[in-house]
Amino acid sequence: MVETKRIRVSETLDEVDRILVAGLQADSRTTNSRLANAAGIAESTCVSRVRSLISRGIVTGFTAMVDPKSIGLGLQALISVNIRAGARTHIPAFRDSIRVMPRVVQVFFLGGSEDFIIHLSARDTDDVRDFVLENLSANPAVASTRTSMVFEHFYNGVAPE
Amino acid sequence: MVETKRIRVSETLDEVDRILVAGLQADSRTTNSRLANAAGIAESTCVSRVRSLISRGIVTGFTAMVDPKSIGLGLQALISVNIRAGARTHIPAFRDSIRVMPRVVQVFFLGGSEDFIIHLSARDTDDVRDFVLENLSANPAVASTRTSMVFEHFYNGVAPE
DNA sequence: AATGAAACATAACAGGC
DNA sequence: GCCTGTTATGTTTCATT
Repeated sequence: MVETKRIRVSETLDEVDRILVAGLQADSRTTNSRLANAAGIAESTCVSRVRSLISRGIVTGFTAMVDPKSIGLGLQALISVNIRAGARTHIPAFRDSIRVMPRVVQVFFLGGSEDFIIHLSARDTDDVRDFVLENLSANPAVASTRTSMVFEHFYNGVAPE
Repeated sequence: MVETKRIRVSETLDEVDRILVAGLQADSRTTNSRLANAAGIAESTCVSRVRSLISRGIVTGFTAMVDPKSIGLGLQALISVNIRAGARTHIPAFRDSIRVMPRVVQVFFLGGSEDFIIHLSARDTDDVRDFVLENLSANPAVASTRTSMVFEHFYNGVAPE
């Protein structure tokens, strides 16, 4: 007999969890005591709540935001990439290779008229051109690319309901 | 006599700074002692180095990454927006209003054939449609929108050179 | 699950090198 | 920038509800 496993894809967050998630998103280096205070729970409870959020996969990590301009990466671009119709089987391999290319901040894998959008953070326009030529145009699976300059970029995070 | 001010837009990071930035990006909740250890510097030095990175605007904040699926936002979309040629003066106001709309994870303001790209995290397709109709199509400044579904999304962060 | 208080660990600070 | 001692702060554990 074959059993079917139901994978839980959505957890319900209670009010306390929502406060903790929001607090950690606003400042992941806030102290446990402040978090506990904001949520109106005991510090010990707060520790186990936060651990639970992590182990349930709701909070997946903690990171520092870095201003690219301040480290010599003064230019950001979005690059749309289309894969050749006959080369669609190469998409998974190409995807994995893009992810780890230097200067790649994030990658979106899309359904629709474009296959990927790459968010690049570069030194200057030459740097962008080099990236496109060496990493994209040189690949025979790539049908076309389109580069747009990013004037401004805002990141809000994922707001819990 | 008029003096020209040179604005510093780029700081050079030494090897220690690079290790600290990378360490904080990998896990912003790591302890000061571990960071110091990784960088091979004293803990007291590490504290002042990290503060300096923050005050110089290199590290702009610390955040928690949240899995949208796990909180009921099972669908992500990128929405390209074009503003009407006659309504370009409304771009700044529109930009500010987009930033704070619910479900908006990030926004890119572009030069090129598109004016904005909005990264949305939504409950389902109805949720996406509601967003587009209520927040975009309803705005007379919006000429057109194009919605692509996001199959996968990777975030690497900004790698210091 | 949540709590409070004790025990423990970490970070911040100051003074001297 | 580093070290050390000291204080302040934050975290964890555990018995209890």
